[in-house]
Order: sequence, then structure tokens, then C-alpha cells
Amino acid sequence: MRERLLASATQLFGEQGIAATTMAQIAEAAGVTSAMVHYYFTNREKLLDAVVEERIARSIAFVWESVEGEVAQDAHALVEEIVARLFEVTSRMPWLPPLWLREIVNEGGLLRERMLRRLPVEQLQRFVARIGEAQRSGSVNAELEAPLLFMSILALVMLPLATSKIWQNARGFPIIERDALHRHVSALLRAALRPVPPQRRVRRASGRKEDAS
Amino acid sequence: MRERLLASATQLFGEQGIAATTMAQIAEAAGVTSAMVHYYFTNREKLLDAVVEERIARSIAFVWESVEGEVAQDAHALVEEIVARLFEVTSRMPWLPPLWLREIVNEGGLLRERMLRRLPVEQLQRFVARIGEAQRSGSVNAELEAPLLFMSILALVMLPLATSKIWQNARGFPIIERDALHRHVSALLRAALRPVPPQRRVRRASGRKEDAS
Amino acid sequence: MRERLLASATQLFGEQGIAATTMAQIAEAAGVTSAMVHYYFTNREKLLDAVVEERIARSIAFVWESVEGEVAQDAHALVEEIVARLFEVTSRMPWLPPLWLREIVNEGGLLRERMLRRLPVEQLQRFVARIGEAQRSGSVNAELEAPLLFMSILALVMLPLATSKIWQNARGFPIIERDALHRHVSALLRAALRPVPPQRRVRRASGRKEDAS
Amino acid sequence: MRERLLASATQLFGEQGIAATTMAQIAEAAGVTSAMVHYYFTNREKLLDAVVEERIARSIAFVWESVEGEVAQDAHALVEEIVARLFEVTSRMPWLPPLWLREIVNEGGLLRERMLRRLPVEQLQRFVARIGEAQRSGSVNAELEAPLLFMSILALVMLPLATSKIWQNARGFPIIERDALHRHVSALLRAALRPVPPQRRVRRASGRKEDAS
DNA sequence: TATGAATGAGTCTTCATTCAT
DNA sequence: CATGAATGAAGACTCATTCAT
Repeated sequence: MRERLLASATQLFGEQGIAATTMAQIAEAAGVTSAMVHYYFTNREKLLDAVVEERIARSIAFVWESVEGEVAQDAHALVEEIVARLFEVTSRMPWLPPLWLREIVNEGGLLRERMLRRLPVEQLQRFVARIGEAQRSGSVNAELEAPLLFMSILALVMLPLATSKIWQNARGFPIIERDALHRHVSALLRAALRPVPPQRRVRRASGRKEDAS
Repeated sequence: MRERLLASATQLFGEQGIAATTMAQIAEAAGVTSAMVHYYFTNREKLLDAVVEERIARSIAFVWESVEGEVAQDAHALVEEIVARLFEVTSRMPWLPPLWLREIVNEGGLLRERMLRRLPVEQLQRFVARIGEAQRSGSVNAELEAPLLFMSILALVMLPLATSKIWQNARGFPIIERDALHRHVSALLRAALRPVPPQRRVRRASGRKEDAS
Repeated sequence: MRERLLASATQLFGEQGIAATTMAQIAEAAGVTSAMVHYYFTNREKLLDAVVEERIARSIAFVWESVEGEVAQDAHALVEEIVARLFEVTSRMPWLPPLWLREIVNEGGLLRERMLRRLPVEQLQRFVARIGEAQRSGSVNAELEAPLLFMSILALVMLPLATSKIWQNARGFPIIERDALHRHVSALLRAALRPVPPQRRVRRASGRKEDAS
Repeated sequence: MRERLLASATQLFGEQGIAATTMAQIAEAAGVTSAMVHYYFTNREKLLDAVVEERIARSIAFVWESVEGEVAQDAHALVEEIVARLFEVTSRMPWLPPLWLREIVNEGGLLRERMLRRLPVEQLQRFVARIGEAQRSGSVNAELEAPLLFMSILALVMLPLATSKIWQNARGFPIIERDALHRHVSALLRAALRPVPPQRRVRRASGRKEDAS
């Protein structure tokens, strides 16, 4: 039942936002009384704690989980892998993008404080470091701000997913949209990470010369 | 006073989200009683209407306002221009990114319905068409999904802006962050739009060779 | 303007009841601001005072006004006259019946206290006395309770008038209804006042025998 | 508790009128918090619905309930019976007369709409028909308007009952007043229904000759 | 006279929370 | 475990009233 309540909670939080979701709604969605929600979680705050610890944090962890070996070395592969994992985790937990957008990323989000303590700081720093190295070694576009790249990736993946009801009506065709988005984001990032050819000083100059190489 | 109340409202909505903002808070922020908010807006719903019509819609309009001439023809310049406008409008209206993210983009956002009616559909379609042409003419990366590009741009710009309190403590240094972000997003999109060199068929394969040149 | 406000007030009070009528509604009906109502009447209580003193009390007075001479002597004619006056006064002041019913007659009516002080006690007593005399002299049905008769008359006339929107849609036919009601009430009272023939044995049978003696 | 709240509600509605009665007053009268009233009735509107359906409608039904056999055939007995039932029902439900007067009969009454749907139209029509027949057969005063008679009966009984606090201090002596009223109304109607002797063209003429016939 | 702006008190309604069962 | 009954604390909204202009 505890799990069922957590499931109801995350889904409703994703659909309506936390502030707009009442304890009674969560209970009802799970087929019980609101008193049960208190029985299992004591109070609203602790329910939010549980949502963060037992659901969101795990999703986040999954994204970074053992990204190692060759993949971790190659910046391009690393980014590709992260994107893939984001799509994977959000396909299993469709409530994540809206919840993440509204309640974590956004200023004043109700889970923000709670998540800040659990940020995989170390892994983020490692990611930034790796991108930085790749930029210095010339294998990644040096014009990008390494510390901002991860947020860009998140934005590119999560925001569109939070926007559409893709996940809600995941009955048949919308899956295609997920795929289209995946292709689009991958292509966009792949291109964005390509090193900028040195001669391209004047924006898009006389262009395309380098392609001829 | 009406304007003052709208200002308080938009700011608080941006900071805390609409659902978490009470009429009394808005009133207090403007130095009056909550009854005044009803005096001017009658209603919570109508206050939201006013926020949409008199504040948000105008910001949106500004982004698309007369993007013409050379700029409108060159896809690269067009994207650059839109990014620039997004940064400009959000520097004047720092509450826009969080509000937009939480209440418009996000499923179940409280302004969603209201804004959907006001979407600049025509302009969006024109944008998609232009990108499509550019892709077919070879001047823009053909791997991108034109219909998704605009959302990507929005995500890249707005999400980071919604995240940080950049705009709140806009007293001195955080401006730098805005600039860093602007540079980053511009660079990222510029690179992403570059046409993909034909021989790069195997994803990133032997790819890096040409960079070494 | 004072008169205009009183007119708006009485009309609205009649239509919706006093409790349901706001100062603002009264003002609006008179084409001014609610502040004007306070300007002229200082506050709600005093507005009610004015309605009672300047409108209702006068109507009541009219009913009793100089009912003299022959008419006053003949109980039958007296009742007929009172009924006629009630119909006359309510045709000029269509708001009177509902107002009177709801706010004066009815327990807890908002004008009750105010009107009790102004009851034409003397005239009522004189009426009761006259009916009593007529009953003793055999010219009026002795089974009636003289002290209750006046209330019966009021009930018969005012309640139907308060019920129907006769006065509101006074555009054509409903006037007929007023006449029908007048005929009906007159006939009913005329018959009711007739002395009961002594020999009427059926029903409460021998009961009446002793009267005949 | 639900019943207790309904009891508090009907009583207060009767005493003060619906508009002047707050949810908190009802709750307090029942010894609970105003939140409880919402717990049981959700809503002010739905509370009114419940009052109508579970209290008033039943009283009304009682008045018409199986008026059959001999009684239903004899117009005089029928009227007598209805009066008796009105007195009976109002003795058990002393809040009925004021409530009925203010909120149902009266234009703009808050229960009017609700009750109009539940009017015992059929029974009313049957009553009118029966009176009409009796009039044509000469057993009932033909000068009365059959369609208006029922309202007259209601007025004669209910209005006086709504006026005084008879019912409130129904501890001992005021019962006498109820009886006096009952006697008065019965006598009045009995007399009013008596057929008018044909020769009585000049109002109350030289009187009573016809009785001798 | 007349208004618009402003307020404070009160009312309905919602909701998290508690508790006896 | 589970519920129904109950509450108190808010929050939206209304309205009489005041006051400067």
C-alpha cells in the first residue's frame, strides 16, 4: 500500500503539481482514505521526503550509475549515454519530467531544497571536468561553457517531455514522438559538441568549406 | 495600483508558483489589503487572465515581433535573433522564465489553457518552414527535427534562467552569468545548426580525424 | 436622488429580500455609487429606518385612513373597504406584499421590530371591537375570532400578491389576475362574515342548537 | 449528526431566514464546527437541497397523502381535512410556516426554485377540479375562484403561524392560540364555502330569509 | 453631490491533521 | 490496517463603511 500511495502521489504531483494535489486525492487514487496517507507517511512534509528519497533520487542515481569504461572517457559517448539514460528513465517514470521541471529545477519548487542536498555533485563535477579536458584536447567544441552543458542536456530532453502528454497517451503512436525527440536531441547535441573548425572566426562566414575536406 | 498589483503578482508567481501564492501575499507585496486585489481583478481567475493578457502575451509577442528582412531569411541569423530577444525580454521580466516553465510549458500549468489560445501559431509555422527550407538547401543540419527546434531553443534559454535566482540578485555580478549563458546557448545552437559533413556517416566513428587537421 | 434610492431599495427588498440586497445593488439600480447611499442614509440600519418611516408606514396608514361614516359602522362594508384599500395600495406599491410578508409579518423579519412600534394599535382595536359588536348583534358570523379576523384579511390579500410576479410582469394580462383575486377574496370574506343560520345541524350538529335558543 | 444538523438548519432558517443564517450558526447550534456542515452537506446549496428534499417536501407530501374516500368526495370535508393536516404538520414542524412563507411562497425566496419542481401539481389540479364540480353542483359557493382557493387556505393557516412565536414557546398556554386559530380558520372557511343563496343580489340584503327555505 | 480607492470584518469553503473505533 | 468523524487554520470572496478629492 505504501508503494501504491507513492505511485499515486508521484503521478498526481506530475500531472497537477504538488501544490495542487491534496492528500485526499492521493488517497482516493490509491483507493483508500486520506487517513491512510497519514498512517504511512505521518504528514505532508514526510510524504514529500519519501517521494524524493524513494523515487526521484533513485531516478537521478540511475542516470549517473556506473558510467564507466570507454564511455566515461569519450565525451561524445558520455553525452550520448546520458541522453539515452534520461530517455530510458523517463519512459519508465513519465511523471518525472514535469515534477522535475516544476518542483526541482524551478525556483521555489517544493522539492528543491530536498533535492539540493542530494545532488550528485561529485559526478557533476567529474562530468564538467571531462568536458573541459575534451575541449582543451580539441575533441569538443571549445565555445561551449562546460559547467552549463549538463543543464542544457537536461533542458533539451526534459522540457519537451514535460510539455506534452506524450507519456499520458502512450498508447501507440506517441511513442514515435519520444523517438523523434530522442533523435532530434541526439543529433543536436552531437552537432553542437563537434569542434569548431579554427578558420570559422566570422560566424558562419563563407561557410561549409570545411565539409569539403 | 493595478499595475503595482500585477507586478507583485507576476513576481510572486515566478518565485513561488501560482498555486502557492495567495491573494493576500500579492496584496501585501503591493502594500494593500487583499480586498484590493479583488477590487481591481474581481477574481483569482480574472487576475490570471490579466497576467496572461497584459504581461505574458506581450512578452511572447515581442519575441516574434517583426523578425524580418535579411534576418528572417537566414535561418542562422533567425535563430540567433530569437535567442537574443529571449535574453532581452527575460532581462526585463525576470519572472518570465519560471512562470513560463511552471505554468505554461508544464502539463497542468495554471496558465496553460489561457496561453494555448494565444500561441503565435502562424509565426511558429513560418519558423518551422524556414528551418525546413534551410535544411533542404543544405545550409542547416538536416538531422534536426525542424518542428522540435523552437522548443529546444526555448528550453536551452529559459530553463537555466528559471533555475537560478540570477534575476533576483541582479545586482552586479550575476549579469555575468546571464552573459555566460547567452554565449553558451548561442555557441551551442550555432554549432548544432551547422550542416553535417556528408562523410560523417558512422556516427562519431573515425570522426575526430578531421579535427586533427 | 434620496427618493430614487428609496425606490430602488424598496423594489429590490421586495424582489430579493432585505438580507440578499446589498447597498451596492441599491446604488447601482439608482445609477450611483454605493457611497451615495451612505451619503444619504449614513448606514444600512438608517436606510431601513427610512424605508419603514417614509414608505411602509405611509402605506399602512393609508389603509386605515379616515374609515368613517357609514362604512365604519357596517362591519361588512368595513371589511370590503379594507380589502379594497389593500388592493389599491399594493397596486401602487407592488413591492409591499413581499416585503411585508418576509420582513414584517414573518418572525425574524428585518423590519419587524421597527414596524411593531408603529402598529396602528388603536385602529386595530377599534376594528376588533366593531366586529365583536356586529357578532353580538347577529349581523356577523359569531364563530369567527374577531381578534384574528384582520390577520386573515391580510393573509388572503397579501400572500397571493407576494407570491406571483403579478406586479413585475404587469404587461397586459396579469392585471386580470389581480382582479380575479380581488373578486375571490371579496366573495370569500363576504360569505365568511354572513351569520351562520341557526338550524344548520349537519356537521357539528347539535353543537349549534344552543345558539338558536 | 446529519439529522441534528438538518434540525438546527431548519429551525434557524425558520427563525432568521436562510440568508441571515450562517453555516457556523447551524454548526454551533448542533454543537460542532462549521467544517462539519460541509463534511455532511458539502455545500450551502446542497444543504438547502437536503432541507427541501428531506424535510419540507415530506411535510408537503403529508398534507396530500391519501386524502381519499368520503372525505375526498365532499368538498367541505376535504377542505376541513386539509386545514387539519396543516395544523398537524405545523405543530410537529413549527419552523415550516415561516420558512414556507419567506423562502418558498415569496418571490425571490431561496427555496422557491427548488420547491417549484416538487409541487404536487397533480393533487392541486384534482383539488381545483373537485371544488369546481362542487360549485357547479351547487354545494359550494360559486363566487369563489376555485384555482385560488387553495392558496387562500394556506394563507389563512400559515401566515398567522409564521407571525407569532406561538410555536417557539409551545410550552403550555400558546397551544390555546393554535386552537383558537384552528377554530377561526375552520369557521371562516366553512362559512365561506356555503353556497350563496340565489336571491342575494343586494349585498347582504335584508338577510337571512333564504336560510329558512 | 458624487466618486474611486481602501479597509476590516465576516462568510463559505478547503484541507491537513487527529483520534476513537 | 483502515475508516469516519471532527477540528483548526487558512484562503477566496463579499460587503458595509470610510475618506480624500
